[in-house]
Amino acid sequence: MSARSPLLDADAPSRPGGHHGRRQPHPGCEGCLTRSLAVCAALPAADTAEMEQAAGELRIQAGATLAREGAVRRDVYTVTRGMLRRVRLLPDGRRLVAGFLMAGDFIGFSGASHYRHTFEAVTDCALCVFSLQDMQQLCRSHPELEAGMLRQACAELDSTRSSLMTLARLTPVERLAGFLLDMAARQQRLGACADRVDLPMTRNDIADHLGLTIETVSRCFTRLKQDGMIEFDAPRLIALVQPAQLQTLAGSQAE
Amino acid sequence: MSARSPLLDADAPSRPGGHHGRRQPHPGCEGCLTRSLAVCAALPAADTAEMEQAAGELRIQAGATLAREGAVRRDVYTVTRGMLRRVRLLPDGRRLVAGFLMAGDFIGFSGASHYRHTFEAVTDCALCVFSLQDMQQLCRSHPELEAGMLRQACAELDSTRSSLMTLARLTPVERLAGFLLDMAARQQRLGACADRVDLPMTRNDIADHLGLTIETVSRCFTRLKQDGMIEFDAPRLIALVQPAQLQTLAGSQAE
DNA sequence: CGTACGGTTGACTAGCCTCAACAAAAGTGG
DNA sequence: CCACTTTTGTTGAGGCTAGTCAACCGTACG
Repeated sequence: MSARSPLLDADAPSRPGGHHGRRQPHPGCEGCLTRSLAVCAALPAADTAEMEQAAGELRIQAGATLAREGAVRRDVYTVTRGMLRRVRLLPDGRRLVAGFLMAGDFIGFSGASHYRHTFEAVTDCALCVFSLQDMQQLCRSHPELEAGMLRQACAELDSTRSSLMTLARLTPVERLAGFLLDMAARQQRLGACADRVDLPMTRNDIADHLGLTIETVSRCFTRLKQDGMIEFDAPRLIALVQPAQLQTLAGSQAE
Repeated sequence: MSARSPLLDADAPSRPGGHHGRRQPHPGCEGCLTRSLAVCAALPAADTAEMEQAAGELRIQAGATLAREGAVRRDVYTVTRGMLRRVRLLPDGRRLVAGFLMAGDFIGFSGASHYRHTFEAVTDCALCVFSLQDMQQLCRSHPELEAGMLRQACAELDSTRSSLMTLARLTPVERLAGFLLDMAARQQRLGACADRVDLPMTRNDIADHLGLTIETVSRCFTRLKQDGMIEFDAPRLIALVQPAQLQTLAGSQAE
């Protein structure tokens, strides 16, 4: 529902529809924390040289726009640090957050010539950049990479289809329970502890992700707390006290 | 919301979690109507022999189950005729129709070892069957095929993500308008006329696809008719009188 | 002819959204 | 360091929309 924050419009993009920050030479895959998670994991260690050459490193600040809906889709990215949101707006201001992107996630599974979403940094972020052209070239010369991309695209399809059930048929509390578990699982995969969730995004982002209003999201948090399923260390740091009960609430919907 | 029809449970699957009907030898790609639409289009005509050998033909009747959620995912399919629905159920009976599959559509973009949806024939259907194994082998030996699969998987991701906006933020009439346009566009791609939509599925299917109830769907149909945007040739055959207005209603959400 | 099924319509209800006030935290500038 | 503003999150009151329940209609089919 929320209109775009004036803050985001203030710092206009340095390239038409492109990202802020400057593209730096890539520091190398060797020490990359996401090497085992991202699409590049499909390439054997011996073959990273060619990819490193095509890659650039990009750092953007919280609140900055990586790419704008409607802009020409020149680049694809792998998130290596931080969190972004995938946003789409309707002409009248209704907003959807189609997903949150974390370390290891790939931005670029699309057949469209223009971005179909705006990508905004929720926290400070670091990304691996490839020109779409280079990435396509890499895929042609390395079928294992293409296979890995297909595998990850399919995984993303599975997860997006699960979101359809969430939005179509789950109640607000069920949606929030599922969201907390989903975020917890993803953070755990990145090495965080299992029973605590960090939510860097605002309630507004959560609401627009779950198809609700901020008030409803807030009330659902309160209800989960009253029912003893969660506890607040801070509004954005939540302890999952009864993950099993949350799981039941969420309808046992995996990921 | 509807529980599964008793009719569908009556005719139990002939294979555990598998499809009805019998797998026949493949008649050949040459005369295939969907040759230019499906994933196989990525293969040059000279290379179809190997694929034909791996393929089988399958025909199933309206109401039959092609594959059941939770069953081992042994086969993948390309729809060549008819329509199927992709269904998921919650333990308490809430139902989601995650999509309708038509000629040219591929069933098998998933990373899961088990089907995550039940596939049911809405009309009599014909499909191309491949064992998952054979298809993976084909992909390895024909990188163009894998590239084509990736392209189509990305297209499906784009379209699924658009559905998120529909379910999260559009009003019932808007959802229905978008649905009608979507179906019309897909049928047009298959050679049907542009201003008429055939809806072989029930109102129940539409409701569970749009996250609504049958009553709401019915009322929205009536409203669109009263507003002069559509006309009923029959409950399941609808004329799009004002496609432009429908487009506006649907929020200009492409596909 | 009777039944079953799919679809439409009406009356009522409940749950989520809207509007509004308030509280807490974080930034800003003197 | 403190007053002030801005942003974010919570809570309450009330209205509206879509869901629920029920009746009814038309068609298909035995």
